[in-house]
Parts: sequence; C-alpha cells; structure tokens
Amino acid sequence: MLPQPVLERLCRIRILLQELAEKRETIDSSALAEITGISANTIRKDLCHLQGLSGSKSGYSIKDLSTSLEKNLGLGTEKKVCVVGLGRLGSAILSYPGFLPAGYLLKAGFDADINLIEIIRTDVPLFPAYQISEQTRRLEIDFGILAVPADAAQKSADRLAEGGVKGIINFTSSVIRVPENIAVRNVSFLHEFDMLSAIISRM
Amino acid sequence: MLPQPVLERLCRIRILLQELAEKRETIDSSALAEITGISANTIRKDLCHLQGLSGSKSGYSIKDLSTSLEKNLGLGTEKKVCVVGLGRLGSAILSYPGFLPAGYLLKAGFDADINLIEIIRTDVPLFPAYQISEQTRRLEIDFGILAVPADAAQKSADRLAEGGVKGIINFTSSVIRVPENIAVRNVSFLHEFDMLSAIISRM
DNA sequence: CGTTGTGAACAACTTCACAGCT
DNA sequence: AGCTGTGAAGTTGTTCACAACG
Repeated sequence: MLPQPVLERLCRIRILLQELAEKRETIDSSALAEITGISANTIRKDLCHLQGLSGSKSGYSIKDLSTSLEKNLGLGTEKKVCVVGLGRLGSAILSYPGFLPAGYLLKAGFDADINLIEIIRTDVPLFPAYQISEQTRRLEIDFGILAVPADAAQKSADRLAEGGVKGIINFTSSVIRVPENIAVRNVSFLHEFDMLSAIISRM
Repeated sequence: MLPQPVLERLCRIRILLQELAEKRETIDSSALAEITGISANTIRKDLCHLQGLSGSKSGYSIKDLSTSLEKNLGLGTEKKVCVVGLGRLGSAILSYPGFLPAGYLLKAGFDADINLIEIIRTDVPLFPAYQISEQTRRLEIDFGILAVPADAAQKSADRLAEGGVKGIINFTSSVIRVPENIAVRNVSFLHEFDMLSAIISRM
C-alpha cells in the first residue's frame, strides 16, 4: 500500500523522533528536514500518507506523530527474534543492548558448532543448528538474523522458513531464496564498501 | 554519471560474479537474473552502461565482465579503512576476515576508552580517539567505519572528515553531517528490523 | 501569516519490444 | 536461432506551487 521508499523514510523518521521526544513537544516539517536530511516537501508528502493524523495547527505533535507512525508501520507489538550463526558478528549481535528498548526480544541463538554453544556466555538460550525449525516454531519467533558463512546461508534460510519466521535479515553475501510471504533485508559490509568506492570514484 | 540504483545492482552483481568465476567461463543475462534476483532486462540495461565491454556472442565472459565492472566502479585499487569505536560491533569488524580478500585493508582502530585499546588483541594498530584526524591523515585512510554510541557520532565523523577520509559507513542511528565531498552509507540494525515489521504488517 | 496537505508538473527508473550481431 | 544492446513506452517516485486551514 505504501511504496517502499516512503516506508524507508517513515521508519527513519520514527527512530529519530524517539530521541527528540525528550527535548520538544512539537516539530514542523522544515525542522524535521534539518534533522533527517529529507526535504520538507517529501516529509509532508510522506506523512500525509498516514491514517489518523489528527488536525494540525503549526507543526506536528511529536507524541501524536510517533503514535501514528507506530500504528501505520506495525511497530506497536513486540517481536521475537533469533540469531543464526554465532561467529564474531553473531555474538556481537547477541549482546547488542539496543534491541530490547526498540521492542525486539532476542529469544534464541543457533550455531552448527556445538562447542560454541557451550562456550558463549549469554542469557539468550542457544541451540544447535539442526533445531532451528523446531525451536523457532516452538518459541514463535518472528524474525531471524542470518550471520552464517555464505555457503550455509540458503540452508539456514530454509530452516528459518520451515520454522515459520516472517522476516530475515541476511548478513551473508549470498542471495537467499525464500517463500514470498517472508520478507528479506540484505545487509552486506562489503557491498557498502564497494558502494563507497564506486561513489567516490565518480566525483 | 551512473544513477545510484544502477550502481547498487552493479556492485551486487560483481560480488556474486567472484564466486561464480571458479565454476564457469561465461554467463548470459537470464542465468544472472536467476542468481541475483534482478530481472534479465534490467541486468542487460545496467551492463550496457559499462564502458569497454567488448563485443558479445552469447552471454558475457565472466572474466571480462568482472574486469569491466571493477574498472567502471573504481574497485581496482586497494583502499585503506579504519574503525572508530571498539565496542562489540567495532571489535567484531576488526576481526572480520572478509575485508582483505576484497581489497580493503584495516589500518587503524580508535576508541575513546584508552583501557580498551590496551586490552584488545589484534594486529591492527589501535589509537585513542583524539588522534583520529592525525592518524587517518598520516596513514592516508580512505574510509572510516563509525561504530560509536549515537551521541559520539557527529564528533567522530568530524574528526574523520578532518583527517581527509573520502567515505564513511555509519552504523550509528544518528544522522551525521559531513562535507559533501565525503560519501556516507548508513547501516542500522534497528532500521532493518523496523522495515521487516513494516513490510510484514502490510501483507 | 506560517504551515500543512495535495493535485499537477516533472524527473527518474523499469519494463517492454525488437533491431542488430554473431 | 539466440542473445545482447537500446530506443520508446510505461510506471513509479519526487518536486513544485499553491489553496486551505488554524
């Protein structure tokens, strides 16, 4: 319904609003533009896609706006997530403190290496990789984070799909194939570096 | 010159070609489509933006294509990078083995906490944060990775800019402001999660 | 009066269809 | 015959300009 670029911007805006909420009551589109780097015109266009943003006088009420964004973006409820692959990246994610306040609950970690599972100290329950489907289903996990080596990516994705997750964040450089009712976001460090290289080489 | 969406796809294609090079000699647009998830039409359109892709018979020579992509995307030369912020994410990045084969040399790490610098075991030289400008300039570092807490993001970015870096990968949730000759790529875990939530809530 | 909301104009990107090579 | 390369058509997203509103 909302086009993807709009979604991207609305999510960004909401995140930035959270810090802002402590400092101010209202904000107008040009101040938002200043903070987000998005043009004021685009911001107004984006925000008027939102359902149920009540009548406005001058600027948006930060509280109302946040609420409306949460509703429209489906960010109201807590989501359960798991990490697949407990190498350096995976375990860094395991101990990332930012998830909880944002409403994402780390419910499980998986790795093919059983030794690793014994060694890592964390409050998050850890399981061997072959239990991915079973445990994600049992724990009703919404999202999986793929932090495995590239050659294990598809297999792990299959298991997550089998376990009924609704979304996957893929840190692998592989392209994974999943049923189309599962959302995938690809995040690749190397891609980001290559993009920097490409961008600066044409300036 | 090349529009950004094209750049994104070309970079992705090049990364995927690297693994493929060991298995095959040539590949046609529809096979590439299969692998990358990009439509064959779009791939052909993208590739014909490239300068100096020699005459084709059936399919592209993977080797030629890779070479051409590297040239056109400015990926030929090695780039020097540094990590700012050596928390869990920062130190996971420090020991990520994928940079070197891709042509990115980790030349320095920085953190405001001097104890941390003593503790971390790595081959990469570590320095206190106040030396960022000085060391990045001395070492001729191309790119900086921002993995600091949100409230230190702008300050660190300023120091990197001062040190003459050409690009920054920003893992912070803050929006950083830099001179416009510096490229920035924002990578935010929370944003990715929010996007997953937003996407699935409208299916 | 300043700020929002929004149709209308514009620009960018993608898809299509097919001419041109090999 | 099959594949690439590419103008042209179609679609989507962005910017503009201004009417409507407190």
